[in-house]
Amino acid sequence: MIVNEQDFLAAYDPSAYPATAVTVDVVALTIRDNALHLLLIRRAEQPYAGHWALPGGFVRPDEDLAAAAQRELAEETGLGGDRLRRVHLEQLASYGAPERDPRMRIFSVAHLAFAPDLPDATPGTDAEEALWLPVAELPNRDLAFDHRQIVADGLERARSKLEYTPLATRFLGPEFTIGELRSVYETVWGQPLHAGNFHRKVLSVPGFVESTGTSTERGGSRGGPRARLYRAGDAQLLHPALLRPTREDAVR
Amino acid sequence: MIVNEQDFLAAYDPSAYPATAVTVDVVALTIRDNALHLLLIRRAEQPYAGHWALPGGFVRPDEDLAAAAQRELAEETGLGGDRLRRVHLEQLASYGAPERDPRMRIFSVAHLAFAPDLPDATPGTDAEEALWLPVAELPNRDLAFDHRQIVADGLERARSKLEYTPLATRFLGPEFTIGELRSVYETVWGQPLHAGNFHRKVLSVPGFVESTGTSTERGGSRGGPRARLYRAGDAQLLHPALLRPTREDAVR
DNA sequence: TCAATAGTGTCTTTCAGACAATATAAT
DNA sequence: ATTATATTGTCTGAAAGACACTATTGA
Repeated sequence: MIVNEQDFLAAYDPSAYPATAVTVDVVALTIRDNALHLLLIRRAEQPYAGHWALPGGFVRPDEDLAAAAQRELAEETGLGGDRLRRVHLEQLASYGAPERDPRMRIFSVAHLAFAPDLPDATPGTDAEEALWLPVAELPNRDLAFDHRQIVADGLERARSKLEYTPLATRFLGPEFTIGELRSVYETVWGQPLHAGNFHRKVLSVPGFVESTGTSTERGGSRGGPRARLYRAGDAQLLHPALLRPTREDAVR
Repeated sequence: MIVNEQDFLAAYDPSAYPATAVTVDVVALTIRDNALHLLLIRRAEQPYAGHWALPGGFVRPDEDLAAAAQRELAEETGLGGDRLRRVHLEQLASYGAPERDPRMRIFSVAHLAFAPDLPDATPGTDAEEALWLPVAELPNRDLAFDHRQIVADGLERARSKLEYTPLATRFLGPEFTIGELRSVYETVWGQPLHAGNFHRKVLSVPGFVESTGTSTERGGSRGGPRARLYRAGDAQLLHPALLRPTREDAVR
């Protein structure tokens, strides 16, 4: 029996299907004190009440995925639209193992955010607490649901994205020095880079950074010349890319 | 009022939430007659009955996302486990615009598949028809839902994946010549590559291919020497990568 | 014999990485 | 003065891309 689409939809009963829900979770990264930090909340509600988890929540009926992720991020960072606009937000991956949430079948669409240094986190309505945790301390924390895996995937994606996109600039303010940019790479990749080579390379990639014509007011805290200031350029991809050093040749 | 997790779950009523569903859709690519083909089905059921669409369907209660995608792919390719094991399947992205499906709020987790040359497609239960369509003919087809966007994202991901992974071999049989591998790249990227340079480069990337020690029985159909045969190596990433030629330097 | 293709050689340019040198500014 | 940092220079080796050449085989 073939009916037309209009009749079909009029007779369609969504509640006949097993209850399912979709959430967004956000792996939000920032750099504080030269260390990579991850935004976590302590859950106020069941399940996993009292546990640390990624900020996230149900997608609302009128929202698309990106809007939901943005809203969740805003709630936990306490930031309005202006400062949020400087945060990079992209979809990471979706997670849907049948038992990943004890309530019912809940799929999570994880997102990844790169934020400049922000004020301390302020818990939203469904959180008791919110903080920026140094990722180095992650091994000591239990995370709710499958959030440990999501964080691991997000960190790997972040490290990889610095290679071929200019998103490292999203961890910085609107103007920055090459040294500060290098510090972002060193922090995310967890290894020191050669200052001279890095400097020359960044300037050689078209559209990565553009000069502001100005310099810092002072040199480094322990001496050194004033550094020139740059802002993010208009490139969406780095070409040639900045590859991570010595990641064991060809991962087998 | 804080309750413990057990009590909370006992009282939890999933049906109190708006009806939501999650589907998987698969962008399945293969190469036939030196042209990139996409697996499409003609929908037997409403909505969009009679329209062409990606193979896909609801995730079942006991399935995770990858299993659902694999099942949907199996249904439309008519392949059993053995041949399916040679197909590469990965998660692509999720789509959740509020009005993307007229029935109710339906999120789709799209997947991307690279298949060797397979028999003609056989429609599953929810399809009137199934076929491998040359992607060059896509502009002439209407696709259901937001599947045009999903296909575009899948094609771009595929082109990009050939650069830094050895997945091009997944479009070929267990043994192949360097010329056949080059043909995959030329087909997916849509541009000719220099045979000599490609040859040397593929052999120089550790773990990309390994020699079988044998050669083809015959040369090319219009002459030429017999080519040596190779199989896929154990590398997961190509280092150095095979970059697409002249993609306008730094996409702005 | 002719044409097509496999595979190799060579050269130039670009880029990555090591290392060094110079200049500037804070303490 | 000393020290740290920014910036530039130089060199080596890897890799990309252009071009040329030889060898092999089907028609």
